Amino acid sequence: MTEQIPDIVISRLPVYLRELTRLAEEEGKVNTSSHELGQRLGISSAQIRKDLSHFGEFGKQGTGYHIGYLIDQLREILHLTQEWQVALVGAGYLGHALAHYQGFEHRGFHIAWVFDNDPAKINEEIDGLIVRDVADMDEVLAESGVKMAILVVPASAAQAITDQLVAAGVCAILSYAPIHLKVPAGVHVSYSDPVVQLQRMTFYL
Amino acid sequence: MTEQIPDIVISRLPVYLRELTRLAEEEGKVNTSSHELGQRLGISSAQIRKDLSHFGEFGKQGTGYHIGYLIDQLREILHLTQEWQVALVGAGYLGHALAHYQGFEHRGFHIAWVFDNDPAKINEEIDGLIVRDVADMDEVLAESGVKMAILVVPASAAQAITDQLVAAGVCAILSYAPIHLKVPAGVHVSYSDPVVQLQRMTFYL
DNA sequence: TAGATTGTTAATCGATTAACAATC
DNA sequence: TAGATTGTTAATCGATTAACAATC
Repeated sequence: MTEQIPDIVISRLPVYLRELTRLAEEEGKVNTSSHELGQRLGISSAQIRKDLSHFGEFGKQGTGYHIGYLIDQLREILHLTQEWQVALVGAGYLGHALAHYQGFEHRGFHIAWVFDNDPAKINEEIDGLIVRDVADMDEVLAESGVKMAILVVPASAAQAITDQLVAAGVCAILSYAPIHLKVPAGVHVSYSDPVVQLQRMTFYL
Repeated sequence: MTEQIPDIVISRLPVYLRELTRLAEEEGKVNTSSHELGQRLGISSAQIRKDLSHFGEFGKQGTGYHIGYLIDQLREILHLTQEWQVALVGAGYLGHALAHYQGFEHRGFHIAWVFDNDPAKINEEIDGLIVRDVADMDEVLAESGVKMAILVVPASAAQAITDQLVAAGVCAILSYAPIHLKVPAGVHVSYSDPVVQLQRMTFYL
């Protein structure tokens, strides 16, 4: 049914969705065009139309796109009509920051568990969540059927935790550990290493 | 001199550097090959050789690359022979996490200033740094000649702060705010929005 | 010498852009 | 109707890969 959609196209859809939501909620706009959206995002209007054309026809000649409708369509395409429960592994500073982050709600995600291996952190409460022992992680994850995890552990622990997550059925991992993770086919990993991002920019300085 | 190098090539160099450092420091290896490095990073050996060929010849037929030498060369290419001072704007949970993050040291960066506009946070100490008033930011940045900043403020404040940073001479910004920033040509922005990263993966679930 | 691996070329593959007929 | 904007096609542009001579 859906023929192969390039991943680079998929990766732009959340950005479109985010900007459309801003247009609707903060500026009270009802309609927009590929040109306007592109202007705001620094992307060509042709690219936006081409990207959307992989999934259907969402606009009208002459008037552009109805923002509310396009938001709904993008949510369906990205499987955001449900709220995804997410496991957070690692309760260090960054783990705490993510556990407190309000931006997950209303955008499709909810952090439902936090794990750590530090006895000083286990049973600590973070924003209504109790930090659990990673030793219990396999069990908890298997029971819950969770599919997504955020990894905020030291590089030295990241691969072993990843293997555990994958074995427990997790198939999407957002990792802040500064290391490339080996995962089987079908498991998706997205990386965020601030140093790598900064180092890319120093090339130009 | 350097002809135009694709940005996608530049963005892979920090990942090569990171893995080479691990090979040297944690596994005590002295030499490696494009094949071994590619295996570990999930990248083809041809791509690694092609990427490096933009900058010179760093290997030897038959034996591959001397890791220490290649690390030095990559550090020079990426302008990491100096330590870059970085301004951190926003002292919320994520700002605290980044201020405490040990991973910047030895990889080319040092957070030298933290700013916030919340009177409750101003003058707070975070890991040896005193949080300063954003009202003083222009002055402090202008005096310091700082070129890089990390943005950890709400989306609603991000563009105004960005304009201030750019006016003060900052030309590389790592932003955690969930919004596209408008900057003049010559200013580089790198984004990190966990929700966008998660939403890319839900497409495949 | 034989085996291994580089740097580079040419071919392939994929993504972006420009242009425009269709039509609201 | 006139103006605006879509979805799509074809052309362009750029990135990846396969292959191999050179050589350590």
